[in-house]
Amino acid sequence: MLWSRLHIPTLRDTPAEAEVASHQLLLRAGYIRQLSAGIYSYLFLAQRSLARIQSIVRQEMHAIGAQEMYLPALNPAEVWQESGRWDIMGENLFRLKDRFGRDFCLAMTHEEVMTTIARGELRSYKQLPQIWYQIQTKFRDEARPKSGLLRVRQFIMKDSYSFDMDRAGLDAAYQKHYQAYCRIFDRCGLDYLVVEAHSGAMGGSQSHEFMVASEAGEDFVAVCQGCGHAANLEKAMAEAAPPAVPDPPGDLAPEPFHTPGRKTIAEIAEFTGLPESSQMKSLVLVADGKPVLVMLRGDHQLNEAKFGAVSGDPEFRPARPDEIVEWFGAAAGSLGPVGVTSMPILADGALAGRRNMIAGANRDDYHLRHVTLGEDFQAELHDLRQVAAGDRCSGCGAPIEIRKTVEIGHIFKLGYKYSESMGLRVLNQEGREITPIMGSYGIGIERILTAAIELSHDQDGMALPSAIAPFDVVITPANISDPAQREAAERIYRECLSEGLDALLDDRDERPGVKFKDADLIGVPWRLVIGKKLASGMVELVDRKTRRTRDVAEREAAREVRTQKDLSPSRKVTPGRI
RNA sequence: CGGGGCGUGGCUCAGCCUGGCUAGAGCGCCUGGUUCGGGACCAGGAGGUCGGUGGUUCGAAUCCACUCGCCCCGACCA
Repeated sequence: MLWSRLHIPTLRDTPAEAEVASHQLLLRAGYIRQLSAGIYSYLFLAQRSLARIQSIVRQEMHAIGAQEMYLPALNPAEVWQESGRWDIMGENLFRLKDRFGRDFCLAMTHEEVMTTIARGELRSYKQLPQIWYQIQTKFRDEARPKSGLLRVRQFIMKDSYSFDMDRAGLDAAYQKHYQAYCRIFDRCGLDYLVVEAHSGAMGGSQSHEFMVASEAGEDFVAVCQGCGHAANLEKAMAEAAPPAVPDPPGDLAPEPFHTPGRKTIAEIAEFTGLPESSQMKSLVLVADGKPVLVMLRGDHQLNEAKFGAVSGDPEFRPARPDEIVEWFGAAAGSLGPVGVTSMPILADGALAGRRNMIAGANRDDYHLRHVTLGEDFQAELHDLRQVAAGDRCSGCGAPIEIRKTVEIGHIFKLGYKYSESMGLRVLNQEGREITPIMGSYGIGIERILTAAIELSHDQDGMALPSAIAPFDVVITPANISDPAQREAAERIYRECLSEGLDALLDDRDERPGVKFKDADLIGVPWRLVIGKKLASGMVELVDRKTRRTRDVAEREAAREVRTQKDLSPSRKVTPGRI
């Protein structure tokens, strides 16, 4: 295509509203324009790049036998009421009414509609298994859209759904998706992690997320630096690092001491000269309407997802100050487990085996020293704490690292939630009705582009992986008004096209600097510069990412780009199992 | 929803506190010319009524009230 005829509105200045790199560059490079908070128009370059991503996704989905469909984004309330999610989704679901006052919503995912199709069509075990998918626009009324395309209210998702007769079938469908996702992200040139994910309120049995490390991300992942095992922080388990100071030995009795005005763990640490890891942290939570005392090591944080699972109430809340005083006779800041009988006590595993620690005395401005779990109070032991950097991998013992990441894909064993609630039944071989088991699997299309930019950019712009760049190569005659350069550029351009490359000829009457800056900005992986060396039959091939430049013969130029493209990414060998 | 910031030509911003003549700059855009290997130079030109509404005042981009929108932090996030 000829650049002079295209609308590629690059900007010299970074728009003030953009903070993260991918957002700034998508705007500057003329990929996107904002329409409203979390709502973006995708201009020519973005559309090309997203189309390439979708094409890769389609190829790999077809490779596992998935069938593409296209479902309505506009859904009647009924199907969401049947699954129970009309109420559960709350404010995040865009809702509207039709002219007769009937309730509708804009779908944020499609378990309901897919299950509706399945229950209308599937009758026999002979029709299973099925994998159905679509690439379609989703709507979510995010409380706070942010960071350009990273968190938006309207976005494109590849979502697939599997229907199987039994768990073994679901396992196979899940496995297929796992491998297909690895191939997709490999082909897109991304460096990513596959992490164990929290099953959430969906009650599924297994879930993995595909994550790209980035400071712009919002999810935290615990990664073992030894064996590479990774899990979302919501789910991660590890051995706590040992306490900074060993416990006092012996069978000592709890002993109150005065701690005037010291309420926080940090204040007590400073006051006693003992580290936070020598203290117990007491949290009072209300789950299912009943109070629970949770004990953690002083330097540890509660993992809310874990407590939600243990308590059976993911909607638990912290106790109010007045409740705490009523139940403990002291305010938060002086609470402890000794003598508490009015509520269950849950203790995190990191307290097991510890002796003679410091805890609140349930009397304002007093703490106890020499408190030992199992002797001075009894508690139910659970894994309740958030894994922290420096913990040890429970598999191999190596240190754990915490990384900030962007989620690009998520696979999920749903189980029977939708097939059960929406009445999907088929006859098995014995002629008995059974409920098929389902899985659901998502990929955020724009997030692949965004993550790629976050991973690979510099001061001058994006350096996109060739598989997802809007063009493979840009041909830049340094001076378009030089007939020799112009003709050579056009010749090379045609040769690139016949090599099957997506080529862009920068035929604009601009100074070379302008063209170089624009080419760098929009992230085309290779650039062929036709300049003065043309006299000796040479042109320059520039690699956008490495900035490496070398001279190639004019006649070889197109073929050389083709060779480079064939050599590039499809990066690593993917892990073969889960 | 709580906290903070910001709305002035396409982009980046100045002016506002201490109201006052035709609202400024750089970039971009248009015309002509000179240029042509990392966002050129000269000359000429187009383009904004200062987010909106109401008020105070002889007079409002500037002060006051309300309101809309955008960004950031937090809450939230199958």
